[in-house]
Parts: sequence; structure tokens; C-alpha cells
Amino acid sequence: MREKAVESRTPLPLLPCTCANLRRAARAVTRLYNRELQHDGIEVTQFTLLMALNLTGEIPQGELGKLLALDSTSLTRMLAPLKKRGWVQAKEGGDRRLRIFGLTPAGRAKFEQSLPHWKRAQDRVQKALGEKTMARLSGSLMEVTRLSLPA
Amino acid sequence: MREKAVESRTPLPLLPCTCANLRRAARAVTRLYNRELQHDGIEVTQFTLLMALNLTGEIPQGELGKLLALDSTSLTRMLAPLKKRGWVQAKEGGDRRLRIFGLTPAGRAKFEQSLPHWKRAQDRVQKALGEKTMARLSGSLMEVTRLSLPA
DNA sequence: TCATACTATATGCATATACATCTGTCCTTG
DNA sequence: CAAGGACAGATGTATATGCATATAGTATGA
Repeated sequence: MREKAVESRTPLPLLPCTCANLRRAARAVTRLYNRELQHDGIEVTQFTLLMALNLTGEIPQGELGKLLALDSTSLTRMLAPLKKRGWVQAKEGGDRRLRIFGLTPAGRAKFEQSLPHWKRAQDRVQKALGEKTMARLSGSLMEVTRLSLPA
Repeated sequence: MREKAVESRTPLPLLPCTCANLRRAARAVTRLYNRELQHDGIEVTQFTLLMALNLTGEIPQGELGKLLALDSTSLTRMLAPLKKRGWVQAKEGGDRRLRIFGLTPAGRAKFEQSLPHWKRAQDRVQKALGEKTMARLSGSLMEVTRLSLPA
């Protein structure tokens, strides 16, 4: 018995709601990335935090929240396990209200260790969509994101 | 003191990870839609279920999950409050394993009542992005979604 | 410098979701 | 038709998030 030449899967209809399409895509793509990352014992959500901190360097919790369009109070809990695992640490600046987060050496190491697996997922998307479409998609995502941010 | 002519907000850097960009956009856009829908006492997640059922008519739970790229077992709980509110009902087909869901009249009414508020959010995105960009975005979202689905 | 308002984060509570596993059905084959 | 496996959905458990509210620290003006 050989492979069906034509994929029989239904064409997955577009929903009339942009929000629903976005959420659906986020769920599906999250699974794709997690399938790759699971070998590292980390999921894309936490990997994203490492990646963001690697990009920004030390940054206050609230700023990190703005960067990721994440409620800053949600970050309190999302960062906790990373702290416990020794991947990030918070230090105090002049303003004692601030939590200034940064990667530890162990965190940087973890990030670099997971990077190739993340890359496999990223490359797969890149290859399937093509560079031009990817660039446009990214641009549009940034645009809707900015547009949706609170005034 | 007059408005600043130029928005001072940082340009919200693009992240190097498509998954992170998608998730960030989904979070932000979800809030935009929820701000509109909150007057209806419904959130976009549940509204999406009503919309989907309105589109498909009666449909087994598993099929609905595929349509929304949602784990079918997650739907068990997401549909529960809608059942409790009398907006959807499950009936049994020939196969007693199946839960075949459909909108009740109350569910259809709720959907129609919320539609204008949903539309405000949808229009806002549409207007900001422009029709062409919207269409391309939707297409790309469908493509990444399909691409990410399990083999 | 105190009262007041504001800011950054923490906590309580709620929803959205995933995956592993259990249970009840159904189907396939000896 | 019984045994074994495939399927659909239910449940246990865990993470991701949001919003409302509580707290601690800062800034401001009388």
C-alpha cells in the first residue's frame, strides 16, 4: 500500500475572525516548536524568555513585558521557574521597586544549547513559507500587535 | 499642552522567532477584541466557539477541534460553560462515542447580539491593515497553521 | 516633611490549553 | 462471537495568562 499522492486533509477553512485565525495559528505553531524543543526539556514559552533576555541584556520586568506584549504581572510567575532553575536572576537597581532581570551564565548556556532545536522549527517554517512571505507575515504581525496595544 | 505629534512608543522590535511573534500578536489582539466584547459578558475565546458552530452547524467535538487546531480534550472544558449557559447542546449520533455539538436558539441569539461588538474590533484591524494586507496575513496564517499540524 | 498620588511588582482568582491516561465504544480477525 | 486494538471524549495535572487588588517604594506639592 503506497502513500496517497494527494494529502486528503481538509483545506482548513479560514475563519472570518482575525483574532481566531491568530490564536489558532499560535496554538498550532507552538506545538511545532515544542515538538522540537522537548528534547531540551524546555518549551517555547520559556525559551522565548531566554531569547528575549539574551537580546536585551538586563532589563526591568515591566520593560520585558512591554517587549513581549505580556502583562507584567504575568511575568512574575513565568520568570519564577527560570529563576529556580538558575537561568535568570533579578537584581535591584537604584529604584527598589524594580526587578532587573538578566541571564545567568547557566541561562546563556541553556539558551545556546536549545538554539539548534529551535532553529529546526524556525527553518521549517521559513522554508515552507519562503523568505518573502515570512518577511511580510512578520511585518503584519508586528503591525497588528502595535495596533492592538492599549492607547 | 498639546498632543505629541509623533508617538513616542518604541517601535516594538520584531522578535527573531516566528512563534514568539505569533504568540505576542495573539495576546495583544485578544485584548483588543476582548475590550469590545466585554460589554457582552463574553470573551473572544468563547465567542469564537459560537461563531464556529454557527458556521458549521452540528459537528462532533473532534471535528470542531480540528477546525480550530484545538486539542479535542481541551474542548471538553471550553464547551462546558457554554453548555451551562444554554448556548450550545450536545446530542448523540449513531456512534455513542461522539458528542455532536450545535448552537441552541439562545446560543444563536447570543452570537448575533455580540456580533456588532466583535465587528468593531474586526473592522478596526481591517481598516488599519488595509484589505490587501489583511488578506495576505490571513492566508499566511492559514499556511503556517496547516504546516504545523501533526502529520 | 507629610499626605497624596503614582509606579512596579506580588498575589488571589479565573480561563485557556496541552498532554498523559482512563473509560466506554466500536471495529477487525481468528 | 471473543480478544485486541483503534477511537472519542473525560479527567488529572501542569503551564500560560489576564485582571483586580494589595503592597512597597517614589515623586510631588502644600
